[in-house]
Amino acid sequence: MDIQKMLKKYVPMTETAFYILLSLTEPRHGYGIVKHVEEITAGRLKLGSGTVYGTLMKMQKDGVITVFADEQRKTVYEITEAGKELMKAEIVRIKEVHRNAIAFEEGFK
Amino acid sequence: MDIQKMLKKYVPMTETAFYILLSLTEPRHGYGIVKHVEEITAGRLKLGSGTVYGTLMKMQKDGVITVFADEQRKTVYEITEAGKELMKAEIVRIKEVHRNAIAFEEGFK
DNA sequence: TCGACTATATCACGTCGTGACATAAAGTGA
DNA sequence: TCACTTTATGTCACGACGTGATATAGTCGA
Repeated sequence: MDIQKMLKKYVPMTETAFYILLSLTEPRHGYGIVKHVEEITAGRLKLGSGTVYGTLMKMQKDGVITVFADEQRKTVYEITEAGKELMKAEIVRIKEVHRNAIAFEEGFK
Repeated sequence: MDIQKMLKKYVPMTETAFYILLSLTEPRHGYGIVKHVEEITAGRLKLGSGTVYGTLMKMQKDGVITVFADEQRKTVYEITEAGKELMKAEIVRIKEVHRNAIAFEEGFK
């Protein structure tokens, strides 16, 4: 899968996919991602098991992440170079959304 | 529909829903929203007709937006007070995502 | 030993955005 | 006037997604 198709498929990214990839700046396993996301969103975002393992399998298939270590009860993943490209593009988009949110914020008061 | 259920249903908001509501700080009709979103995203986001009219109908049913004027070839909508509450909550969430994006940005270089 | 936590996986369900298709009025230039 | 483009709304099937229930099982402290 080339980078162009990947960008089209993954950007805009869902909030879930974004936080999963954000967590994989360091190698982590599924359950560790759930806890990490809960932490950096101050308990707001609690990922369902179906969401995490389903997303991880899809991302691995697409080459966005790769298996870092396969222990007996843990499968540890890390982000690939292609995954990093995706995140760079997604962060550009998030900045645009944020800019527009700030620009129009007054209209909702 | 009370505000708690509305928040649960609409936050996190999809990018599409966000930009549609953002456009309705001023009264606009469906096609006008499509053009406005294209404009403020520098051509990046081109909403499909199914997306716009489908979303507008759903939002009207839920009391997020209301009909401002019903001309012969245009149905003009505007955001309700409930819709504004939704957007305030969504903007808080966007700020959190943006904060985390900035915090982890170095990990993708 | 018993419950809580860790850890992974599957499945049905409802929701969402997309793009094709359809329809039609209004504007534009030849 | 004729053809083309733009404006404008609507429906539908499709694929993708997140959720939460269900299942299974190892670990750890009380």
